[in-house]
Amino acid sequence: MEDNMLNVIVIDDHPVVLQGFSFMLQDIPGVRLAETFTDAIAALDYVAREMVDIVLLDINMPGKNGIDACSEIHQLHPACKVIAISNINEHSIIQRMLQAGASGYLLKNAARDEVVGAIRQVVSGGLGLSNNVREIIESVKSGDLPVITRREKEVLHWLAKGLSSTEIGEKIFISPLTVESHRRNLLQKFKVTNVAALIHNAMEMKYI
Amino acid sequence: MEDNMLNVIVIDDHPVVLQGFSFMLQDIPGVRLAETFTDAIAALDYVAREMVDIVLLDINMPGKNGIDACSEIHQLHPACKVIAISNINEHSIIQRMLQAGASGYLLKNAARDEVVGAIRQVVSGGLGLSNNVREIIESVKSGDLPVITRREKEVLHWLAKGLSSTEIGEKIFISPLTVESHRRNLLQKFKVTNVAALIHNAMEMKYI
DNA sequence: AAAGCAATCCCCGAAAACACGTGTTTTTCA
DNA sequence: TGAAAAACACGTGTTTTCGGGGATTGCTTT
Repeated sequence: MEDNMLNVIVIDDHPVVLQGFSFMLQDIPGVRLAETFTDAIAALDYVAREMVDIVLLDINMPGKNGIDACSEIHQLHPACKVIAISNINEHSIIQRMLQAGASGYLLKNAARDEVVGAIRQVVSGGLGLSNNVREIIESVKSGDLPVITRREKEVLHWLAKGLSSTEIGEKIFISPLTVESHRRNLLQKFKVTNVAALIHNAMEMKYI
Repeated sequence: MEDNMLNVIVIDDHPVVLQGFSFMLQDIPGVRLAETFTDAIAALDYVAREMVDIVLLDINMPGKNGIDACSEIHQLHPACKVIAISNINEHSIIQRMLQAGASGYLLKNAARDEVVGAIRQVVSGGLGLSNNVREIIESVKSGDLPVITRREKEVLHWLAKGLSSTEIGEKIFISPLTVESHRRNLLQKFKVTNVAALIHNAMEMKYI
């Protein structure tokens, strides 16, 4: 393995996708597909042991959160670049992945050229984004992702379940008045005027 | 083409997935992967012209709804079996696809054996379901998918946007009191007690 | 030690949501 | 085609949210 090929691994719980990438990445000069994983845990283990240059990492996996997995890889092995692969083209998610240390973000409908382009970008220290993603990023500059507290998240969760302020208060052992404070803060932070829109936005931004 | 091979086509907007399936389906006796499409429109056109036995159809595609596409294929060519491929394992969606005429439903993380098994099931007139899907179907017998009316759907949509009954009334030119009626019926149909839970469930069931 | 923030609790008035009732059009289909 | 079912519409009370103010405690960060 002591050549100057790039060692690439792919992590995705869909065997179909893995095979697709295997096919895509064969015969690309300078790139070796070292291994594929359907399981994030096993993949992390591998990254810890072996020399890996690029990780193509699916965000949506059962069990393991892609964002967390990305952070962990980054901690284990800072030189190893992570490119997220996902079909979610929401700005909030993209931003979170990049914040978690990803060097790139590809949509799953990316063509071979885009994948290769992203890998090249990433190894030269840049950001590997597929075209669609680039547009999204550039169209939104202000990071208007609300930062919510632990308590607010709890309240949000129970609100979505349909509990009233009183009921939530009973559930988490605080006064209903406190719950309404949290609720008010949530409305403010999400820039909405009622819970309906709050739940809607929060779900779209993957807070619920 | 006048042999007894099964002509299979795959429709998915992700090239990766198409390549994955191409790889999976090669060297399977009796199966010929006739064509793949990233575009549902082109695929429908093809189905109208050519002899296709099996369509592997992605549900989540930009532009074209998988459920509608399935119905259309069924109308064009009733003998042609549709197997849905998706990563959504929600009972409601599965049920809708089957109602729309699909003969099978595979999760995208299905292994090669499951895919082949589903195809065999379907050609022999059965239901081709991957294991996970089968469990979901069997665990839920009562079709508790609310059937909502045009008006209710409209109201639901604006509720999610955060409009009040009065505002919705102005939007769709009915009395706020009527809006509240629709809202009431929505709450009943979704078996919830307030809009927060309504939005939450409706979004999970893909009504929004 | 002081500033900053999260979390808790409090009040109040206006507005909205919710529960229950009822009548009138469309659709459906036996 | 005519009855039954469903969709749509409006009205009256009661409960809950929402927005605007607060205040106190405790923990971190500087």
